[in-house]
Amino acid sequence: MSVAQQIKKVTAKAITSLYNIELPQESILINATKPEFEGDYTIVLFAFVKQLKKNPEQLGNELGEYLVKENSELFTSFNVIKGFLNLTVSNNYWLHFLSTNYNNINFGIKEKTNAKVMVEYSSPNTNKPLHLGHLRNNFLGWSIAEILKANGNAIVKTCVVNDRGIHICKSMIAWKLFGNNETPETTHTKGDHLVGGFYVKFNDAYKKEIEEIINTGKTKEQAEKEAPIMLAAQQMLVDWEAGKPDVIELWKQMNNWVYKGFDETYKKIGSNFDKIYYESNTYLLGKNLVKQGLDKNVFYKKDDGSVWIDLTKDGLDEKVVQRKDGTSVYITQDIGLAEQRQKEYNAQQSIYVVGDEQNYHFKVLKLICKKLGLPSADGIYHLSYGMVELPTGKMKSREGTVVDADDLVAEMINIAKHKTEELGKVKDFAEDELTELYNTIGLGALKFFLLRVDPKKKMIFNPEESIDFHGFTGPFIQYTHARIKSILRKAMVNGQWSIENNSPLTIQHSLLPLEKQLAVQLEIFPAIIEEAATEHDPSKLAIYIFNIAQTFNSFYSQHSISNAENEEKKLLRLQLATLTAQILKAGMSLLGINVPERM
RNA sequence: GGUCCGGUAGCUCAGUUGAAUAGAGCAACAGCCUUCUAAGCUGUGGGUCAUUGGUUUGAAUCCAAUCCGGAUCACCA
Repeated sequence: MSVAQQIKKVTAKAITSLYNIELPQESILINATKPEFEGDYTIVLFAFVKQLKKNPEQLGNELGEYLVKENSELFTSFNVIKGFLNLTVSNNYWLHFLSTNYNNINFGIKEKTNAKVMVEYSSPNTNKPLHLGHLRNNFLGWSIAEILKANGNAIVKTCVVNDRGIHICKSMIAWKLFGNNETPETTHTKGDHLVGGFYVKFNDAYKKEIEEIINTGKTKEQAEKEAPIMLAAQQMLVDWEAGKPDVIELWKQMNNWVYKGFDETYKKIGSNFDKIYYESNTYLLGKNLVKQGLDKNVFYKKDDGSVWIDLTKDGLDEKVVQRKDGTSVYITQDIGLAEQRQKEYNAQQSIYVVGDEQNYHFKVLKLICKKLGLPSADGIYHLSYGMVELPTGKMKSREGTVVDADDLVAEMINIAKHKTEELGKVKDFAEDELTELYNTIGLGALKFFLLRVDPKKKMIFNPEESIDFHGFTGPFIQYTHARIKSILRKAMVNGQWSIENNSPLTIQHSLLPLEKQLAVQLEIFPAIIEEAATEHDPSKLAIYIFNIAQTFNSFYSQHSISNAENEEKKLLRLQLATLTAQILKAGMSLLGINVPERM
């Protein structure tokens, strides 16, 4: 049990025995004591002065005295300032904490439970390569999956590939018209980029045709509908649905080019999935549910044959769930897929990592699933994240104003290479070790940059300013880890720490402020993992490991580990350093970031 | 227009289940490498927490109104 929990527990007990009042532990508010005051943890007294009818000062003193007296193994002293009771936790507690946990690789990781969670992320369209927005999505999805795993859940990572529809047909038509039978091999281009290029070409040609038609005196709306290239794309979609062989063949071929390209990118960024759904296989799902919904009177049919649900009583609108021609719309497919996944995996929770532009959609999805009585309904959770925008506004792949994922990753790795060469600390590395190091640092910088902010918030990325390698960044934490590992390597002699008296710590004299601060921060790692999981927010973890690294570096600059004042101090600091490195590594791995042994 | 989200230092962001003098990083300036990795450390300057009113012992945090920005409300996906 963490100190914070223990303090709550004994405080509740103390209040009961002192004042004969039962207080739930959750109502006790405790904080880390601010550095300018003496103490480690602070009980905020205002919360229950009313109930106890005491002034805060008196309550604090009575409570403090009782707590220290009854829990002498936990507390050594207290002080009361205004409405705050500051408690100093005994050195023995911290020393014991360190000596029992410093070597525990699973510190903060929970035992597996029966809970199963599905995490859907990435979910690309196959008409264009991945861009910066996809990277945020992938990193978030990956990280939240790891965080939930660390909290004991079994995880199924899934991806829904949008491999059909009008966008793909646009690329196909453009390839037929302007492609001259180009392939990734003949052009030496990554397949997803090649196909994405034709998507842009389609839109260029479409714009041109619209202009020409407008010049003949027609309105913009008419022109948009009549443009031959658009009609051709629409016809191609009809042909695809009808299964016309040459269309299907072209579709398969172009999609395969794209998948090969995606695979390369996913491999590079360290992303993967347990199960991939292809929309071409699932887009008809949900049709049977429309029938069910009609039978249950959840849906109703309009005169033209279209099927609707009325959500006005829930504060939303009327939504169509099946077109008048009998084909299903996007949301119906999602309902069908939700049911399908439930049947296949029976997960308690299904997390959809999807941009916040679809907030409304997921509200509707969950509501409809509930009204249909689907068992999957309650577990639907939309992990909504903000868009990544450029200083000039939104990225638009149609207009080619996107930050390409492959380009950005390559650039980051390249910057890592230059900086590493400049510093010249790893001249003895072999070629493949260097390549791995550049990847680790470059991707670390990028992933940390995207994960350190609250997922809910949109973020602006300025391509003119490169992502930093100093301060609140991935490389800073990687560097701190490498630095600690270097010390630990040097402290080893024949596989053991070179300490004269390797007996358990018994020092009674006080921990130095930075030793204490580091120990206090390290101790809350399990609570941070839990918080990141319940809030679905990896940034909590990113901020935490940054704070740890910061504190360690301050500690490092002021106190020597290998030349500590005495052997007991040396042992204590080696334990602190070991656990710090361990937590930096584990924390970063929950963000999908590796840490090097040297850099 | 309805609904939802956001506005905190020059920039990027923490802090928002109410709690002590609102914190980091970057940028700027001044220091620190004969001692465990300077991708580091220490210090200085920098704030009308969008505005106004309210609730409270206490408000960046809760409530109301207003201003600004964004998303969404398609028989698109």
